[in-house]
Amino acid sequence: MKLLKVRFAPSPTGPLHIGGARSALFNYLFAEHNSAQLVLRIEDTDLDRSRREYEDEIISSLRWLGLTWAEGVDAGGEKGPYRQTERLNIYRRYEKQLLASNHAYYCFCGEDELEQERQNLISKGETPRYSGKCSRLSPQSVEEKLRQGIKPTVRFRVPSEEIVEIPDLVRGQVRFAAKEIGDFIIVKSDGIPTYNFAVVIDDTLMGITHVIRAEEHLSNTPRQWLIYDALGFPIPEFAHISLILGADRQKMSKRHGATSLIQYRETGYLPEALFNFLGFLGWSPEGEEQILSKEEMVAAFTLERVSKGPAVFDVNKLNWLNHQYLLKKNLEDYAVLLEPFLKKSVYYHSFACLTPEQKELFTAGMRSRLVFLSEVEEYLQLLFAPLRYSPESEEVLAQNDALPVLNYIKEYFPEDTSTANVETFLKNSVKTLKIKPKQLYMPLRCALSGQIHGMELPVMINIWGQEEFLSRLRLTLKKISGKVC
RNA sequence: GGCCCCUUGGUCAAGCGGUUAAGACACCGCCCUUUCACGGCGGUAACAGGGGUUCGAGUCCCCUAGGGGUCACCA
Repeated sequence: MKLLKVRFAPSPTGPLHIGGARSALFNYLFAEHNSAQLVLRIEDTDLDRSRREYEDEIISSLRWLGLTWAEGVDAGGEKGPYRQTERLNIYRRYEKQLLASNHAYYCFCGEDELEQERQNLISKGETPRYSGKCSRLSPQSVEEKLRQGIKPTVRFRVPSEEIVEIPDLVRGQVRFAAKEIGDFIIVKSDGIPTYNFAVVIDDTLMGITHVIRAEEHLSNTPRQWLIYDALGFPIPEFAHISLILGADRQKMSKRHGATSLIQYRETGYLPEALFNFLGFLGWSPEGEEQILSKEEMVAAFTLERVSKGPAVFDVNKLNWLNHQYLLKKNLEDYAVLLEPFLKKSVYYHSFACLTPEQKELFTAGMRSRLVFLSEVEEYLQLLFAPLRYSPESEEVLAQNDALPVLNYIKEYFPEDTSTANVETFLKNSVKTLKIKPKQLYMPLRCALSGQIHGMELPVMINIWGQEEFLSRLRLTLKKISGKVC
């Protein structure tokens, strides 16, 4: 069996995007499923925007997501270097080859000039495309301009008659007429290759057999195809996966809120939940199961089941998945996961003063309710911030039966605030007062926390302790009896 | 604007010529319950439109509409 090889090739011009993460994920799933090799290559030919720190950030995001690769910029390998700016001499060789075979030519047009032409064509309602002016330069004038010190770009001479037919593993045959494409730049005037050129050389030299990437690259593929041809390179398989859209059905971008993986990590989503979620965006396994482990997804993944249509990113579903994964954690693991979010909290100091038992009670209480970990802040606030009443809780407290109940509790509240004891006391109070449980718990919850939702009351009371408990209760009592009078 | 891709409920999606058109999220109702959450039960909701092909079309073909991508010395 032929060894398959795929790659993920991000540009270090920003943090890893949801879309990029999904592309990487599909490459990973494909690689693992087919016992193929995954290569991580860094496409940093945009000198202005590429930053080394983004590269590090992208790599750590990919690792966090749970992806692994055995070859690439940080992993080494025989086909390196894996950073395009370190491969410049390689590209130069092929640049010369294309120039010599007349598949490419020097272009001396200035950027302003080109922009001008483009605008002209657009205003005339025509397709903006390079005129091919410099393709007709005589060898003498080329010599002359070079001698003058004008830095040229190198353009690929697009054969006008050709029809490029690309077999795409997810889309089927896709046809492009070469005449729609203008002669495009393959080497910039600073000598750095452009994406379309570098990608062909790298994929070939690195032995990539399957190019799995986002659909936005589909229209670039004929350009690359022509370069493969001109260089006599074997052409890999292509699979263009559809885009991830925001709620407005536009391509995901910054204005859609959180789009980088780091943001999701910081919000307290689990990597396995995100992995699961992203995997199901544009792909689905056989069967009805929605929650699949990495291994299960690897086993089930095939390009045939990748959908053609774009997918809208639905944070509701991510939330549900995250919650499901959080629910599966045991208490110790959960505590470890929660720790950094507690430390980040402005109430961390108060939390740190709790006894180990109280901390555990709190953590256990959080486990079933948090959809994502950073939500813990709300609960800390409930416990440690000064008491404030939500409108809903004001309503509850304004009811006539709230006052006698709260007075009773204040009167008979036990000194021992262990949860078991508080629980018994509250249950007995319900019996003694001959009221429904809700008629006691609700006003009490509101009186203490100012909210109609929250953790189990005995747990909160235990954490507060008798003193804080009474002070909160008195505050509310004062507030509502004042109103009554 | 040219070219290319796409189109099943609000969202993710199953379906690959014959189904009462799955399932999940969200939403609504009921149950459980001190609240929320969890869990259980149930409900609302879809083949973009029009032509063909066929005994039969969500499934195949064409057209229209809508959405998206791309046309850079960005990738």
